[in-house]
Amino acid sequence: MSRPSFHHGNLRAVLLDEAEQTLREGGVDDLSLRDLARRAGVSHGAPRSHFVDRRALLDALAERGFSRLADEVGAAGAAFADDLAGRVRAVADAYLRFAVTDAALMDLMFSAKTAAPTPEVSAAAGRLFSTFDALFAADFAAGRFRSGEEQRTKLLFVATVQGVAALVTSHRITPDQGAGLVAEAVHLFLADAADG
Amino acid sequence: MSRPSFHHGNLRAVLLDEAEQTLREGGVDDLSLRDLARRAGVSHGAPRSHFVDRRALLDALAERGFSRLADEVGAAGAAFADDLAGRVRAVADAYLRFAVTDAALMDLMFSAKTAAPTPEVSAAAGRLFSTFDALFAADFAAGRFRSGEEQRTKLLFVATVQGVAALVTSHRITPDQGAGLVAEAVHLFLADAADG
DNA sequence: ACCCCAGAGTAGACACCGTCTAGATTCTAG
DNA sequence: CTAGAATCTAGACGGTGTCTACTCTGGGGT
Repeated sequence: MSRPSFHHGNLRAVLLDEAEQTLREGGVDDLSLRDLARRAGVSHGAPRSHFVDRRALLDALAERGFSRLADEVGAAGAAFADDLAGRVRAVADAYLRFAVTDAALMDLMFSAKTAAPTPEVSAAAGRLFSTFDALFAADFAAGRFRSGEEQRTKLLFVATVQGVAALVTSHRITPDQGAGLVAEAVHLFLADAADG
Repeated sequence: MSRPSFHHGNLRAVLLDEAEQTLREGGVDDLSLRDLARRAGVSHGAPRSHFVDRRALLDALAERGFSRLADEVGAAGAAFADDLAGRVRAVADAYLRFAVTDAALMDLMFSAKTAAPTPEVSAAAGRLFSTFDALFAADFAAGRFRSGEEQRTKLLFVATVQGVAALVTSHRITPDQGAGLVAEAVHLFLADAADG
């Protein structure tokens, strides 16, 4: 950990951290490779050693975002191991909180792309969905949801919370309204499970 | 309608059309004011007379998008005036179709913004929600949904379809899966209405 | 202990972009 | 008919992503 050495040491991590911060403060448009380099105290070409492209930087951010979302959702759900209703609520709340706190990041993760996502991003997104599976696997096995529709039910739940988040971050509804919608959605899903 | 005159005549509309096309083909990153000007056969500064900013162009596109979405949703629903189930299905399908066809535009419309939307965009978005209101006002009045929850039910429906669309356009699920999810969502909402 | 080479960072160039300004041209209201 | 407002042109500026050639340095194989 010496002072100005030629090799930075962990530029990649620093750039990603700085980028995430910028994303939170000013959105994706404020994200510039040159600016990131400046802030990290390296030359404007340095980031290229870690990200071929600006796109590559954005993909890495999305990948990281999916991982963190999976962690937070998983942790939130784990606290209600034997309480289905509480778990659904906690998971939905965690998801919405993430989406609102890191709205620009969320946009990056779910933005419409003409091209298919990179394998890395796909894998990270897959890990998020696996987290959902793991969280409710026992309930599925116990037949607490309409059988044969487990996957669909899970995806629909994700989509609903995702949609509410989009309405909030695009200023179409207030955060409070969003929380209310999520509560309503949880209610509906649990009612559906009750007579599964 | 003469040939090369100094005044283009309807530059604004042409720019917006061209921009929408580019949006469909290559996404928002391929959208450049200079390129648009080139394609319209005017100088690079010309667009400035109609859009102060690149942001202003994007906002105008979003506004236009909301209007068109409202039209398409309204038309789809109007075809099933006295068939609640058919109307819900038609509206949801129209919404999803728009979102998939103009994914990049949809992103623009629902992207996370740090700043509040312009009044124009807000108004256009409002018109979309009004369209939903008008489409189901009679059913609400007839008490076909849980009373006191009409607004919430409506928003939740929009959010759900919106979320499904996001999963599709971000390549998280296939268009077919998306259609299936929407069908499932419609089913759930109608079931909820049945015992409202 | 040495070399050397691949990875990491530097520096300069290039094309492109958004934006600003000043000026020319055209439309239109009075 | 004329003045002023809208519209468009043309040039300049700084910033950005990307490419290339070059320098530095740490660690592995001999």
